[in-house]
Amino acid sequence: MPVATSNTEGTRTPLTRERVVQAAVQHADGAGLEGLTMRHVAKALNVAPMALYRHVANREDLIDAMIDVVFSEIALPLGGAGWKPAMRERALSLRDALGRHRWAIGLMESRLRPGPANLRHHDAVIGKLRSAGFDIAMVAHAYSLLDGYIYGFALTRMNMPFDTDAEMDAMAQHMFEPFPANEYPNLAEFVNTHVLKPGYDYTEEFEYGLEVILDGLEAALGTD
Amino acid sequence: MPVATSNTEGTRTPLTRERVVQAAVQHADGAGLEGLTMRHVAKALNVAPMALYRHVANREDLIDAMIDVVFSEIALPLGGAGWKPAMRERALSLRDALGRHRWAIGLMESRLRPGPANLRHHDAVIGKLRSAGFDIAMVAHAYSLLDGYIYGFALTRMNMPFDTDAEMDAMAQHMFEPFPANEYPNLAEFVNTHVLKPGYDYTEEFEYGLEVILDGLEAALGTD
DNA sequence: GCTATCAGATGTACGCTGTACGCACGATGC
DNA sequence: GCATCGTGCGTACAGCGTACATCTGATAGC
Repeated sequence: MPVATSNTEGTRTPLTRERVVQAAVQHADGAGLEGLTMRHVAKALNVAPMALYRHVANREDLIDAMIDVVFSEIALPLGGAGWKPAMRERALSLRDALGRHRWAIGLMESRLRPGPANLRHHDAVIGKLRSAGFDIAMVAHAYSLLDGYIYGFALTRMNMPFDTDAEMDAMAQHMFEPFPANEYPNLAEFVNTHVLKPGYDYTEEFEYGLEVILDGLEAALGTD
Repeated sequence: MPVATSNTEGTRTPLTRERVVQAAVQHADGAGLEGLTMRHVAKALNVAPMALYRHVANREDLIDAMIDVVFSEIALPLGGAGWKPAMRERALSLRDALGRHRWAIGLMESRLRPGPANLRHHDAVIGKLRSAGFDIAMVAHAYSLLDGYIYGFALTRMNMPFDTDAEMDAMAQHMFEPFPANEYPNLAEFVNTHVLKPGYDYTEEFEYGLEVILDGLEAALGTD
């Protein structure tokens, strides 16, 4: 029995590329990239799977569009402040965006068809560094170092879903369980006295490393 | 027509977990994680797909084992040298291993069941830093910063399969094509005068950033 | 040498995936 | 009232991971 294109309330909301992409992002935020299937996205939109293909070439094209959504959420370094606070703000903003959209880590820089938000973002960052006195080679150094660290931190942090101390403790026990006690003394000491300390939050490490990098770049810029 | 368990030469080589894992690593090196299917690994071993399940619990278990192979290839910082050259050597060794096994980037730190090579590696790195005078908090800072950078650099470099200048040029043209000229002037300048310069090799950026980080850690260690 | 046993390889089958292809239907232009 | 067209849909297919039952060839006991 074919029914009219309608949502559960009966009002008509035509499918668009934007609605498809937005639903896909939302779904991936919850279920991860693995759980992102065309059929599930279609179900979330109350629509047949094949209906998506009117607005999206294929799954890869959908992911391209999703990545550009993530880029559009990153604060652009446009203000009049110096390069250092601007880069710090961008780094934190990017880290937060990757935290909201963990599925995007690993895809941000690998798109063969970058979207407009992607290009605009890189253009703005490069522009900020250039106008602050970075020559082109130094821009490459800085960008490579900063983005490497930001993405890498997000990556190593991505699969640490321990929100509570108890969860983390159970996890650590589980990891060491198959091995003889004291086979890895340094690792054991580290985990027991640091990682498992109540209130430990790996996220805080990010800003420490970020300052080391920004200071290092500042020093290099001076002696350039 | 069922045939005896034999390879093409007719000699008998029994399937083992090691042979399965090794074949899987080899296959993933060429075809990537997406191309790593149980059926393909089985075919590479001249064996029925279900035969693999005698030696591997499932695909996830197989990947766990593959990751531990990668860890086993990383040079351990064991020598008597100082922490700085030791960390430098480890970083380069890890970078090289990730270059050989690109599929592993993004999985190295996310295994819920780390293998022995994985734990041994982390134990050795932490031990080296501790014996060089890093206190536990500083070990966390250093490890987070170094690994974040190493994995992040590998990640951003992963999907840059331009081996020749011409390839890279074509790629850049392709990326900008859909957009009006001069819409992204800073990005365009950067790409045209730096990235597309003959002989440009992104890989070289790695060591610059690594030195910035090592110097930064050294400074922090002194004022600790 | 014969037979019982059993580990290990296999064949079949199921539910899932992405998506090619052709059709159906409502809105629009005349 | 009719033709056209854009948009959503149904069917179908190949390929995936893997549960489960079965077959087979090597070994152990006598």
